[in-house]
Amino acid sequence: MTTRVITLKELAANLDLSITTVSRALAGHEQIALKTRERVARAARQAGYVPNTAARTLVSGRSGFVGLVLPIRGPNLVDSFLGEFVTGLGEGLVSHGADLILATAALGHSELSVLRHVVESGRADGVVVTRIAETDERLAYLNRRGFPFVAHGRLLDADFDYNWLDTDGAHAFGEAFDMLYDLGHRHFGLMTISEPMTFRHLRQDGLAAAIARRGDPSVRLDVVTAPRFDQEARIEAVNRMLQGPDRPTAVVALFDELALTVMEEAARAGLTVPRDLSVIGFDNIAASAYAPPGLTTFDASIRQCAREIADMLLTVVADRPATPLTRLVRPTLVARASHGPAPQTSN
Amino acid sequence: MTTRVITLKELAANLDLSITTVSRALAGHEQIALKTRERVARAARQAGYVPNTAARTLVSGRSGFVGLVLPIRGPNLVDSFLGEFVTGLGEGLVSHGADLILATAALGHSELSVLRHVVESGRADGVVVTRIAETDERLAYLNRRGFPFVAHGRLLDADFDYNWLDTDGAHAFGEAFDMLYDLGHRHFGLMTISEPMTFRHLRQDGLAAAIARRGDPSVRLDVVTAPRFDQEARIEAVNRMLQGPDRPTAVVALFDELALTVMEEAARAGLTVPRDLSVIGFDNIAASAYAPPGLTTFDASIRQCAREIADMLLTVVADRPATPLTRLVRPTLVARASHGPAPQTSN
DNA sequence: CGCAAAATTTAAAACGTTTGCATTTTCGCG
DNA sequence: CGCGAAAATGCAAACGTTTTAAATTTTGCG
Repeated sequence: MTTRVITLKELAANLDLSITTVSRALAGHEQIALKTRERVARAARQAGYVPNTAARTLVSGRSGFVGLVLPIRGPNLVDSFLGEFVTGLGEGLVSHGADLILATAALGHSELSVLRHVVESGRADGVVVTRIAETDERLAYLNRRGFPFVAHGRLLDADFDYNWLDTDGAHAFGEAFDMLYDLGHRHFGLMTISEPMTFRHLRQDGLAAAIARRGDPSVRLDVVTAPRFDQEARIEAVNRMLQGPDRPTAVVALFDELALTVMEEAARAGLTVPRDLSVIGFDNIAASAYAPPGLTTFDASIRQCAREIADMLLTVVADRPATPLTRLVRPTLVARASHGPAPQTSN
Repeated sequence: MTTRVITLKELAANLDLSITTVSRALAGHEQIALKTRERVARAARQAGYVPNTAARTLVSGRSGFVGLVLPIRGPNLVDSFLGEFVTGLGEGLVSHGADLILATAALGHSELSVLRHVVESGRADGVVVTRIAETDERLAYLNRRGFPFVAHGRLLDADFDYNWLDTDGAHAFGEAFDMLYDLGHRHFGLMTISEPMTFRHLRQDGLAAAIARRGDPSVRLDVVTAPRFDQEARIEAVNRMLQGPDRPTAVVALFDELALTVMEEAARAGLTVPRDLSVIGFDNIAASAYAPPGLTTFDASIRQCAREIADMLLTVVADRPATPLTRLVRPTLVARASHGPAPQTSN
């Protein structure tokens, strides 16, 4: 047992050919006689030959890997995003014969330093960057280095070009507003977060733009900010929005987790969704379907997006296109039961 | 811009030292003068030197990677498991300076062939295997090869030793039975799956053992099997269990997704949980907290388990212990509101 | 049958690192 | 001041592959 791994040299010796010929034959070079190519292929298959990745990477300069740095996350933070994203990336990569490297940022090291390490150790041919922050050192670094990457998300104002795929949160939040406005709502709440991520601006701006487009001065918008990862503070913030008689009749939350908290707290405060309060989220996480009465939200199809990101990245790695690849994906409304007409007793 | 990556040779030239000395200095060898070690370390840090992974792997035979093969999954299958598992693995690995490789099985290729490729290309020093099937070729292969691995889950009967970490589903299902029995239930239902995974046996056997331990001949158990990934067939199976007057008063489901379907279908059939029917799940996925009235289930702390698996695997890789590492983790009951006393009108 | 051209195969270098062994330098001591 | 041992450094091979340039064999044709 414990059969050793066979190398090209051994395979060549068995076939009474040179290493060069065997290597070329396996690569399918025309210059090797067809008969030889077939003979080599058969022997390789039969011997279960698999080329050594390290050796191949060393000489070719290509690792066949794409890197993703896992953001550091709190101890019991469940992240419905990661699983889907990674699955999608995997699907996109495998069709090109590439694989994924997941590098975790340790507690001491910044995400940037881990990224640098991945890039400069030559482990990956390209990287995917998620959760874009307002001033994101990672993109600046990658751009400076000229290293292939695709961002999932966008910067607000960049002084350089880069490849990105983003979910059109601005459009979705505009759509949410229009729908709620048409249902009679005039007093809106936006639950947002204090973390400096660009998507909070994009979504809020989309909402504001839709309000402006409507040109109705009676429309009001209350914006309440909560820290992203502190459940207690989040609840406190939500209650700040819901408390008092002069509360919004419709709350749009930056993402589903926030929206679910809004629904929970609304229920606790004796409000019935959607009769007393409409709630709309974003992301369509699994729990949104189960939380009564069913959260109306937008599906960003993370998995599909991730697959496209993988495709984009592999294109960038292979072709180094002169103009950046960009793609804005429109999320689809998932209309469940958490939104409805504005309450009659206008406040 | 686009600064090239610095190599050991360049670093050595800058320092007017040989490659050997620089390499040893960075590795902290005692035989290199302390003064030199410090000088080299400073220069390396300043130059941002990062050793090339491929070269290092090639010569040392260690890649510093751990592999995980992503199971092929259906198009819109949301898998709450993966994100947590990967996060936990990352946490466990990073403390040892290792990283994770995620290889996806393409549609044509079997999971085994991808695993073989990962192993034999030398990409990984060890692998993690999840979702153990009744006859699992992967474990047999890895064992045959003598390649380091840790299984998440167990075989039912293996003719070889291997390292594993498993969640004690048998214990949990026994605990569920005891709790329900003490609440007066005598007629039980078990929703299980048709997929040949070992955990379905372990859990069902745990339930059966608890029933046997109790020694009450009036206890009845209906077992209904559903295909794992076919939502329609699953609903049909659940209704088979719930239909008719002679239905169980308590249903234990193999995992939360099934339990949630039971709760949904129960509601649709006009049954109130837990008044008419107690339901208990397993896994504690996020949706279980939201699905009314809140699913009682068991938390397997996937993330923590994954972290331990990473630790175990790195130990195996480094020390090749003679006796296998095994660990049975007891899941904790998360008592929500989906279980209660048996209905008075016994059927 | 001879010779050029085409077809096929091969030798050797290179990728960047680690490491066994050899060499040089340093330093204490007589 | 010289010698020898200890300390410090360097040379060169090796890891398994790809690829450039060159060598060898075969083929075709007069």
